[in-house]
Amino acid sequence: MILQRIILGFLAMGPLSGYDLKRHFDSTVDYFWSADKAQIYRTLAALVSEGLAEVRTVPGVGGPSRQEHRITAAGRAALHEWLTSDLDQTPERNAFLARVFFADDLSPAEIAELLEQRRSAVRATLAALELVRDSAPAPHDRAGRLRLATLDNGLRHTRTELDWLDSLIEELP
Amino acid sequence: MILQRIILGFLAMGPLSGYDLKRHFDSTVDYFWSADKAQIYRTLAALVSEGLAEVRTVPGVGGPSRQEHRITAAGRAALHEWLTSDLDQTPERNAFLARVFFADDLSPAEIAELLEQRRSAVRATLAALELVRDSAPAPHDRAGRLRLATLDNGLRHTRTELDWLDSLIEELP
DNA sequence: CCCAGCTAGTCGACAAATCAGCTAGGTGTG
DNA sequence: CACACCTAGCTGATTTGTCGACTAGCTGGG
Repeated sequence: MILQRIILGFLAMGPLSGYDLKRHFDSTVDYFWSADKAQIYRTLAALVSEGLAEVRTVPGVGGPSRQEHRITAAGRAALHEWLTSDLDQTPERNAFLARVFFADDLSPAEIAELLEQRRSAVRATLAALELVRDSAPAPHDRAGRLRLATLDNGLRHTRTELDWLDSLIEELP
Repeated sequence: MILQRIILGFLAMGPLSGYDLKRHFDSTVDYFWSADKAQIYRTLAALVSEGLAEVRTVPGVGGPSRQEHRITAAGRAALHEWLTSDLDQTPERNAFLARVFFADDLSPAEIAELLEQRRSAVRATLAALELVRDSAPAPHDRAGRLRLATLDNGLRHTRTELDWLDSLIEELP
């Protein structure tokens, strides 16, 4: 599954604990992938049992000890194989569009409310992404440029969503 | 869950069988929600057991008989309640962006290949959506305008994705 | 008449994701 | 020193979603 590969991707940058991974997901890639911590720990266990990662207990410096996970050669091979395989088709899932699709059940005021709710949520997302972009250092290597590109993707789609909302709100009588 | 509400939305337009629903998902809302047929049938059973829909066996005209599902008053109320409730936050899941994020593991040629694969997939999506838009009749009521708006949303995001890909492919050395 | 193909529905097994709760070490504050 | 809070990890239960196979009725073509 894809979560396994994403975790391998993070481990390829350096050894990490489950806790570290959870923070990575919540802070850096949340706009394109999120993960529950229970699942992160189980996926790490699966990676180890498949020989794609290794664990090492590291005594905690000022805190509990950590289970540090390190990618193995087999893990790197699996990561590379995923990166070069045919694109996984992830099903689109957009609950908001589903609401709009069936929104004729609502009064004009209720529709307006629905769209406004969405607009403020999207504006918040936009502000958050802009903050990430502005506080990120200028990329100095290809890896950094690629990561910045994914952020740019998020920004562009967020702006597209906002534009669409604006024109829909204006168009609707 | 959301699938239940979406199915209620379809049932609100008229009675449907599980088979009908599967075709609706595959043809009209696939670009923002997809569903496995096994799950559609199970969700229909759940709707009936919760009193949100009713079944009726209709002898098939030229074919096997159908289990026609009809929304109940309670079902309409549940649908309306969902449409006016706080926005469900669906986790973003974009496996392609995940690949780009970790793509530094790849050679320039492999990255180019990854982006090209995506570009042709996105172009195909764009063509498919444009076909849907061009073959759809002009909306004559608000319900039609809302459904057309969701299609427009898909088109805009698809174009945004294409633009982003174009600029990334150009930018990368 | 056989078979392919469409309509229609069901089941079991499994994988993935989510939710809630639990243990436990360490730090800093009132 | 009690308490809140952060780090760190784990488990059970449940829900959702996916895959594959299977039954069955009817139609049209070769």
